[in-house]
Amino acid sequence: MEDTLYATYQRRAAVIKALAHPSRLLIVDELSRGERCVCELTERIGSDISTVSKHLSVLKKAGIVLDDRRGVQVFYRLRCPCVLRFFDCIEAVIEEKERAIA
Amino acid sequence: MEDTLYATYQRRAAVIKALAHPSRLLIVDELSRGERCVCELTERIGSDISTVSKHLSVLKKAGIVLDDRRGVQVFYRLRCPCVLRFFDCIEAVIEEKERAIA
DNA sequence: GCTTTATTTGGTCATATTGCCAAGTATTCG
DNA sequence: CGAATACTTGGCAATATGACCAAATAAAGC
Repeated sequence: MEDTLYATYQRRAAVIKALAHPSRLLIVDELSRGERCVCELTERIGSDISTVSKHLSVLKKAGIVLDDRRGVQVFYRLRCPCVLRFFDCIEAVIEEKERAIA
Repeated sequence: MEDTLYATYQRRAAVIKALAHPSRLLIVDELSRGERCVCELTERIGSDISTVSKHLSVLKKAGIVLDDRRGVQVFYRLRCPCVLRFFDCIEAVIEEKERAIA
């Protein structure tokens, strides 16, 4: 197995992994409508603010979101709206799967 | 938090999670060029065949691949080639990230 | 029926993820 | 400076994931 080839898959997997959580998908969806501060997202998600903050740091580390502190608040936004095309791909898989069951 | 809304994100996360592993991405990439039996994939990946088999069952459970036993071998193929559009989205995120560093 | 080849499944161990609470940091305002 | 607000980080317990080996299954051929 070529080392560099596998490294490519690892890099991709890291990004995908960052998206592989319902709360983080909710965050991305929410941010697709504009920037939001942590407390807005926390209210939306319903878990502890520390949990949300950690989810955001996962997304940030993966290069999916950017943060911007303005005063006491920290606003997050999508780094690259292209992640949204993602949802379409995923939904297509889900629909295909459901069609097979029906 | 609406229950049904969150359920949507959970369903999506389940599919994304199934893709969030370098070996499974390699499998998907390989299957994009046609069906493959487990031993072909195993050779490509380089881990134990039981490990590869488990990766395949993860992909199957998520609705990403289909299997077809022919004789002693089991051939896998992509259920929906749309997952491939995925890679483009991911690469775009990675490039965006690297551009920022440079 | 027994053997061989291909694959799946069960068990186990190491490691990673997730969520909450508590404590720490940053910024604003009085 | 001290208090309040917004957020992050550390720690910990519960759970999930991933890899291997060994054992079980499935189909083919003798």
